[in-house]
Amino acid sequence: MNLFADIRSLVIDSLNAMSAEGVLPEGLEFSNVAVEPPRDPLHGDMATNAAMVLAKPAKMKPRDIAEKLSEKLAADARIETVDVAGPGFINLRLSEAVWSGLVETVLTTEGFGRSTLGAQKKVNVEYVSANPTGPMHVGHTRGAVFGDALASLLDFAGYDVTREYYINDGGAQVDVLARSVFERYREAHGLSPEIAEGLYPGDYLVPVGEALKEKYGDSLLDKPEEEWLADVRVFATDAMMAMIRDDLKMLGVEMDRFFSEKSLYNTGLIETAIKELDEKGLIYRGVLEPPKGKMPEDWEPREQTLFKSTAHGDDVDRPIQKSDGAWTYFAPDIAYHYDKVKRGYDVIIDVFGADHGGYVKRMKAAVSALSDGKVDCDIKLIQLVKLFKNGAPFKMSKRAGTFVTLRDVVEQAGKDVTRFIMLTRKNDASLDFDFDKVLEQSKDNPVFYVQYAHARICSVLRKAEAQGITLSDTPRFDDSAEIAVARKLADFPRQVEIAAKGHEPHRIAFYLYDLASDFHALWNKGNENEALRFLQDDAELSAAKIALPRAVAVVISAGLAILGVTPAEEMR
RNA sequence: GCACCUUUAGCUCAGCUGGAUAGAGCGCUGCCCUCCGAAGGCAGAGGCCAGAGGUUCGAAUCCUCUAAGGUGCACCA
Repeated sequence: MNLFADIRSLVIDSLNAMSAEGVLPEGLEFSNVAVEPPRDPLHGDMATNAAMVLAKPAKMKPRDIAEKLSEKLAADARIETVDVAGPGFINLRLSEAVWSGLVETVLTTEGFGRSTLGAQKKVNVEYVSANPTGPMHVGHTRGAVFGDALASLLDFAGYDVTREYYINDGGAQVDVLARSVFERYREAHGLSPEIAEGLYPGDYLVPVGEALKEKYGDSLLDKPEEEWLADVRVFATDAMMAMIRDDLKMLGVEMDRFFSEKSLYNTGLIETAIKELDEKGLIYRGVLEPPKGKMPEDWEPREQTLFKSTAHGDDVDRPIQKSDGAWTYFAPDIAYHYDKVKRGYDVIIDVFGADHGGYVKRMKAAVSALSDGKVDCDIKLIQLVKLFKNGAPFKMSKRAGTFVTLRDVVEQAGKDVTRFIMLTRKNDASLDFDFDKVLEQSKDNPVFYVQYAHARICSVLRKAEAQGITLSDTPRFDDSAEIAVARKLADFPRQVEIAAKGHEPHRIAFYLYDLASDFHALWNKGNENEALRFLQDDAELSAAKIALPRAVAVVISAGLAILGVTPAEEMR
């Protein structure tokens, strides 16, 4: 149920009727007609721009259209009052029955806010995709939370969602990992490890070395690298992925699928993907121009195999093979996205760190080329997280040992707080994360503020139960503050759709804050006016008054579920 | 030199894809508990939406240019 959509349908029906009656010309385009909450609630519950949007195509004055439309709308039982304001806005005030019906719907139907917007189209959300060479750090954390919440949001909005992780296990960095682990393996045998420059020094590899000893004993010690490298590589990446999965689990992130880059090699998938592009005339041998303005020192003209990505919106064509004939890293990426296209996704979303901004155009070009423009590819870039402690910047440095991992953050702040805070900024704006502030119990902390609203409601329900009150799904309104809360509830399905369309889960977090705010305001009004308290002397009246906060709790829970946050029943 | 992102109240940020008098938190000023949780609420002050043009009934939002900051710019993954 989406009240805004319902009223919009009413507006559209009325407009069609006007066309049929000859008041409006036939064949007008109504897609721009919107029904939205007015900026100022004094104007009413909803407003439509219909008259202004149609003035030009209908060759009529906005006010004239508005007057006629108003008459039609006023005839509907749901509409209490209609008035025309400003340049031609039509403000609607809905009858109280609509609001009580809404609350009843929230309480009695499963999944209020769910949408059919996605029409079960298949969406692939790829996120995290951290290299399997170490633990996840804070930067990964934000991408993980964002991707996960986006996936949940799209699911809620009616898409068929797959959560996917791309394991970069095909490149040289996993050789480095294997060598690093081998040194820890030697260490496990009492030999002093030689952590050469360029190897991974982190002591998280110590237990991996020990585990390697468990499995192989001393049998690898005297062998040359080429004999152990492949085995150790597999062993080490498996160990790293196990660690990463544990980290993700702490955050409440569970993937549907892990896709290994390595699996692309030796299966012919890269060749097939490139061949596909070749058949579209998008592969050629050529020499790239050097970048203008800045000449790399070692630049020399080289003939390479290139992907004509400029045909699909990129700035320059991109090499897919090195001069020695080996694939560039871009080639498996193409193959991977080719695989996604072949798996039949309608929408492909990649969540990258902002430092990968340079790859956006080429990836979109690849998907566009591989799917003949049929698959929608969106790439979300996640900006940095800046850590603070007590308001002071908290420097992160691998070398100094103050390397803050996902695990550190979750252990200190908790899963729910971490997730919520990570979603209180747009993905393309950087985010300040203050270890002290996020645990603070004040309205300055949005997580607390929302949880507090939910906890207050739970408190009321506990008391109601203790009093033996039989709950009712039919609310009773005595004040505009209650209507304000109901109005905000009606906005939930709409916000879900807006957020889903824009791939912007942060909107849900902001919505919940607003809802909590309206609820707290109502609560406090009860301090001055006893008639507005939820618990009354009369049990039947209490039951009716409690319906609204119950509905708020339902929506808060649903919204938090999208964000992957567990609602709090009480604060402590 | 070229791409992409950012610029909104003193500070940190929203702003429903072009709508009415641009919003919230912090900070500042003044109020509200014989109270269902004041861990809250109400009210006030605070703005040339970085700047300049343009598009139209209407622009923080779309286009162009400029300025400041960030990220990335051939075989590295």
